[in-house]
Amino acid sequence: MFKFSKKVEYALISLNHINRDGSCKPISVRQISDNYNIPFELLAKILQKLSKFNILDSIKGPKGGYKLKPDYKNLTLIEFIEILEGPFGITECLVDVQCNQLSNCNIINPLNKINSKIYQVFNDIKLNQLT
Amino acid sequence: MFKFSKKVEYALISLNHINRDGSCKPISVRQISDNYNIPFELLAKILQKLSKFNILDSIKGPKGGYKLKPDYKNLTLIEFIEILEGPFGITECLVDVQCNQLSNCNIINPLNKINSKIYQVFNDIKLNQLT
DNA sequence: AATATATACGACAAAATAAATCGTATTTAT
DNA sequence: ATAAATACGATTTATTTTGTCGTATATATT
Repeated sequence: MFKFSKKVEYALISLNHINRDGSCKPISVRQISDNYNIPFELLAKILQKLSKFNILDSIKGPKGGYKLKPDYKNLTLIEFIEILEGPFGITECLVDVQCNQLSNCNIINPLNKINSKIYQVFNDIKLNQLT
Repeated sequence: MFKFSKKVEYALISLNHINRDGSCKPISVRQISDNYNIPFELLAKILQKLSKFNILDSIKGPKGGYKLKPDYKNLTLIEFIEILEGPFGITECLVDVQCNQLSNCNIINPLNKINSKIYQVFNDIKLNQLT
């Protein structure tokens, strides 16, 4: 309960790694997956997604890999999480389908407030604070 | 990712329900499980645990059930969550075993800070705010 | 032009976790 | 004595998360 997914962890590690690399050369999936012991295919997909959402630039072919897009740093953590995981919410009913089970739910209001507070935490953090 | 467990939801619904009941009579698992469409056995175990941790008083036998212990309201949400789910942490390495996989983890410091902030949110909420 | 190295991406499989069920024992009001 | 309640360990089922496979495409280098 309330854990970060590996997807998000691997993505953050990757951004951080690319950011710290001074060489201006693209960083390949293989480099990161070897360095941090992350399954290659899994990481590949994550970086593809980040590239699709304009957080990374991809360079194909030999000596290819990924570079950071300059303004990735302004992205909030909540935006980042939602790219990888979909809409945020601490319960299903705050995101998606209405809950059929608990017809007279007595906790939705407080849960909603807690949801906002957690959201706020992630909304107040920008990616540049994580590198 | 980052969802409340059903355990916690069911537990909060139950506390709330018992709290709102004016009758002073014990409330049985069956009453709650019927009312909110929660699996009986599952709910039973949850309430047993709450009783074991002195949040509820259990009364056995016919007309038995559970009553709230008077000072449950001072419990923080984080204490409550940890009773039901074990130690809190947004990553495994902040709770349990050290992570063998990411030998040179580059994100543990920021994750640690985020963890504290989320913890703080739950620590600032007392159960009486949820009823 | 051929080759090797890289990303792109959908489909699938395995593992881990969460949720629900089952069976049996115990307590107690009527 | 009986029925209605909690107590609790063991197991099963469902869901979610994590990881793998196969194939396609792009491109630098030779």
